[in-house]
Amino acid sequence: MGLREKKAQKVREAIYDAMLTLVERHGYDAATVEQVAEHAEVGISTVYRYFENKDAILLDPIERNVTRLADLFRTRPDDEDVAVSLGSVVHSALDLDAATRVQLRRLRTQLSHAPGPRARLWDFLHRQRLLLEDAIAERSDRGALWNSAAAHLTTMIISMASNHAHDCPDDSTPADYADQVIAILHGADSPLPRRQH
Amino acid sequence: MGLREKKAQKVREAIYDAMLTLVERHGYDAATVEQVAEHAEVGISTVYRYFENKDAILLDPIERNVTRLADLFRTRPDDEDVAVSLGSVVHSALDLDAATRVQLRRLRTQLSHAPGPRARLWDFLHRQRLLLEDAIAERSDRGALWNSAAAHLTTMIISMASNHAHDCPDDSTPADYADQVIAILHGADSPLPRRQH
DNA sequence: TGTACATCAGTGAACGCGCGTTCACTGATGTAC
DNA sequence: TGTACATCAGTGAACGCGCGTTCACTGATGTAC
Repeated sequence: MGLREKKAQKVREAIYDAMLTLVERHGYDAATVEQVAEHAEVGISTVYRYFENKDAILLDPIERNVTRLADLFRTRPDDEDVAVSLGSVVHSALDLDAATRVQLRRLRTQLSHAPGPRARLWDFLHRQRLLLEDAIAERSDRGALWNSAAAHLTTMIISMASNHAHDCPDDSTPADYADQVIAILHGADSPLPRRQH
Repeated sequence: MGLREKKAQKVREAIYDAMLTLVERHGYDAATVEQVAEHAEVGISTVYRYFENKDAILLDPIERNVTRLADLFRTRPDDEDVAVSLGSVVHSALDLDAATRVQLRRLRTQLSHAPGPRARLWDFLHRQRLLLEDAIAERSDRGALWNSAAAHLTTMIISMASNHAHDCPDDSTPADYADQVIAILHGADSPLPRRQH
């Protein structure tokens, strides 16, 4: 990595850090791009060289992971049952080191009060799911609806587990919650909507 | 309904109609609130008397339905199996008359290009699901995770069905798609992620 | 039905504000020889 | 290693623009009697 690239990465991080700090201190709306630039010790125009707009700054560390689920899925052996692969994807996706989990927590807390970035988050989750669906399609011949349902269920479980862990921060890990959800879904008394015959 | 209330409703609709028209004509960003007001033949300050902000205008007809799923669920008999009730909710939710479906289609098309209103849509879906979860909780003693999973699955199926119908507008109705999805979920070869034992 | 008054929707003009753009320039990094 | 040049990141000042707010006022609707 050349010097230029290293510097660029530092600037990018400085802008993101400044944004998160100011947002935590005064809220998203109150944090103007001008202040962020000042705090990051760069010019305003530099901010817009790195980020499409204000909203994109906060989402930066997340956006890097659009392909994460699809990548994790492609890690699994080709001959493994798709449903089993997805179970494994769920676990790997939730298996984050403590530092990352703290970072994510800080971010989530702020996102709940910032409509713009939250919108980007929804869009991100959508794109992430579509990419997973593509990856599933590579190994499945069960039709688009099946693949789509599989991707939906996977992201549903992941989001339930991380939300639940976020709301009830006890000792259980997100992966534990995911197992509980999976158990419930497969249980005899399943919450799956049913058609009456 | 008094005269005042009737007039208010008309103004509200006029603003929404103006917005949708202008957005379809020139795109969301190009449609300024000033133009919308002009087109609806009201003052700008009147627009802001009716709507919190620009984004809220487009979402108006949708926002009215936050409690729809919860209401549909509460319609079902108390002693009916929850999963069966939810299957019925799915169907009722997708059972719209032709005119409404066309309106919704127009709206969805525009929403895909308007980040602000799309954000509100995601938030709306989130709130709608939480309300459904509450309604489920009233009739279920199976724990928060079960109720949450039930609500998630219900909205998941509804959203899959309406998206699919939106993307592939053939003769099948959204309700048909929903049945297919439900069949897939209950099938022997289920796409539910699994843990290996 | 009429009158007097209260309430409230609509108005428009002026304004603050922050986002995002533009551009010509400087200076640092990269590269060719 | 040094030199000459190309490339590109960073700058800051100025600006356009549209969103959303404010406020005092008008006129229509509602209500009490």
